[in-house]
This record gives sequence, structure tokens and C-alpha cells, in this order.
Amino acid sequence: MTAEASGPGSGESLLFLTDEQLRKGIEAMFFAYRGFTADPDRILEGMDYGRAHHRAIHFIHRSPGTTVSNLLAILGVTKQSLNRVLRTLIENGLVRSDKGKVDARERHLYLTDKGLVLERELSDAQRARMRAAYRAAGPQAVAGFRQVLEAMMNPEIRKQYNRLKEGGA
Amino acid sequence: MTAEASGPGSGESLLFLTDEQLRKGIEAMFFAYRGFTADPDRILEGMDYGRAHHRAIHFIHRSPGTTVSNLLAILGVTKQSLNRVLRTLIENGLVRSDKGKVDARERHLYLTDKGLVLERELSDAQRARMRAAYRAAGPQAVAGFRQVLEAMMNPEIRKQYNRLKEGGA
DNA sequence: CGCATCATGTCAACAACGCTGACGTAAGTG
DNA sequence: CACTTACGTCAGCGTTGTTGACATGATGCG
Repeated sequence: MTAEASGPGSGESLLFLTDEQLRKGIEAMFFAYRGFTADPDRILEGMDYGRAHHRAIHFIHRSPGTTVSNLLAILGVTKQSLNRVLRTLIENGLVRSDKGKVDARERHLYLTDKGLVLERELSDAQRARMRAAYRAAGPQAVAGFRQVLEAMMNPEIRKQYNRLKEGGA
Repeated sequence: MTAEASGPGSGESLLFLTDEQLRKGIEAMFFAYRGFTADPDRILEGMDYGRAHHRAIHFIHRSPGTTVSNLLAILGVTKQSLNRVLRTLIENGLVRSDKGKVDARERHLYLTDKGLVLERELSDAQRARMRAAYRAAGPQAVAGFRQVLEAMMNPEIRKQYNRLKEGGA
């Protein structure tokens, strides 16, 4: 069960669209996501933080100076929900919130040195697993992996993802 | 950004193991999982059920007659958490719980006709998205997709996944 | 200038779904 | 008979999502 999803030669047997195949994909997605979050979750447990904090930290690190609205759009949660998370991160000195210079209503978010330390710890763990999986599967599999994931996103989300994929903040 | 993850000819440029590439994979995983759960979530919202009910229904449908312990192992939650979900499903007549014949301590779980209807609705929605993604990406991408996901699972989980992948209940 | 709108923060309440700990009961097992 | 197993349940709690309402300061526009 490695790479023989397409038929033996004859063009594109649609075997990979079987309900059975789809079910396997669905279950693979479910189990893999568990692995995907397992390492950061383990690091976070015991701290006052959870998965939501990890996500906020990730995207702030990724787009330093991003605004609260940006973050809201990317994370897809309500401002009340994000604010709860953001407040503790700011109180604990992991995140800095700067009033905007051109538009003073906006808050620009940055990780502090302390925040960068935690970000590093979390992403190292997650990247290590990702790297192992990538290495085990090989470059071609990785390309396919990304293709399918992109096709699985909601269209508007995919736009955001692509915007993120290219440009900076 | 389709399939040029490996270098232009020269063997296996390790470009796909870049931190940047890993980050893209991580974000793709995050956004794709949102899409993955979006359709069932939408169907469930308004009913008394949530994502946890969907998961229980899925695996009961998939392995009819499975026991509570089996389900616990697959879902990776506590019995208290599962029980809360299972109880409502049984009370509402979506799931039937039969006392075991060889070991009367065990409860064997089945979907009722009513349960099958909901299962169908949920999995149709999820499969439709999966099918679209598979079709858009093509068989080779799908093979890679599954390879990377499998490599991302925890080892014990991967064993369960493979056991599920093959045999029946 | 004044008023609508925007970006943000916050209070309150609630739901879903994880968790731990403890206890009970029926049924296998040595 | 004692022990263990499979399951159910009560009680309580934490995280993270939701809605609704309200406040504040900043911006933009007629």
C-alpha cells in the first residue's frame, strides 16, 4: 500500500475514487491529525496554555506585526475567543501588542523574546515529526500530500493559505 | 506549485525538508483539517450532536458490533467522555447496544436504521469533499498524501489504522 | 464639527468535549 | 471465594468555541 493507487499501466484507473479509498483517506486524516498535534499538546500540557495558544503563537511568529483582525480571519474564531487567548499571552509577556502608527485603532502583534522561546520549542517538536514523515515518504509523496490538502480547503481559506505561502506579513 | 518539490533532475534535492517547506506543510494540515470537518460540522450544528458524535457513528458504522473498549482505543478518549456521547446516541435510537453472547460483559454496538441515515448524510458530505480533492489532485498525489499521513501518525495509532485498513470488525 | 463606522476589548452566559477521581454492578477467571 | 474486567455513572473541572451586549477610542466623511 505505498504507491500503487493508480492502475497497472492503463491510464488512470479511477480506483482511487472508490468509497473504500475515500474512507481510508478520511481515517488517515483523522489519525494523522492526532499525531500532528500530539507533540505540541504534550509540551503545552501543564503550562497554562493549550492548542489555541499554540495557533496564535504560530501565526504571530509567522507574520510579525499582524493585526488582531488578520489573526481573527486566519484562525476563524470569534474575537471573544481569540481575545481570551491573546490576553493571557500578553499578560504573561509572550506577546507584545503595539498600537498602530498609521491607524491607531489597530494593534500589531509581535512575539517577545520569551514568546520566541516557546514558539521555537513548539515548532521544533512539530517540525521534527513533519520532517520525519516527509523523509520517510519522499519528495514526490510530499508534493502529492500538499496538493490534496490544498484541494481539501475551503476556497476562501485556500486563498488565505496561498497568500500566506508567498508573501510575508 | 504542483509537483516540482524535487529538484530539476539531479537526484532528490532535499529542498522538501526545508523549514519553510515544513511550515507550509504544517499550515496546509491546519487549514485542510478545517475543510475536512466543515461539512459534517455544518450538518450537525442545530442537532444535539457534535464532532464527537460523528466520530462515534463513523467507527461504529465501519466496524459494526465493535465493543465499547474497542471504540475507546480507536477514539483515544476516556470512557466517561465516550459514554456521554454514546448515551445520547442510544437514547435517541441511533445506536443499538447488545449484550455480548460469548462475554456478557461486553456491549456490541450497531447503528440502527435511523443511525444509518445520519451516518449516510454525514459521510456523503465528507466523501464528496474528499472525492473532489482526490479528483483534482490525481491518483499519484493521493498515494503520496496517504503515505505522508501514515508516516505522521503515532506508531501505535498507525498499527490500529492498518488493522482497520485491512480487516473488517 | 458631528456622526457613522471601525478595530478592539470586555463582561456574562452557555455548549461541546476533553479530563480526573470515585463508586457500583454484572460477569468472567483462577 | 477473591480478583479482575467491561461497562456505566455521578460529580467536578478546564479549554475552547459560541452569542449578545456594551464601551472606548480612532477614523472618515458630509
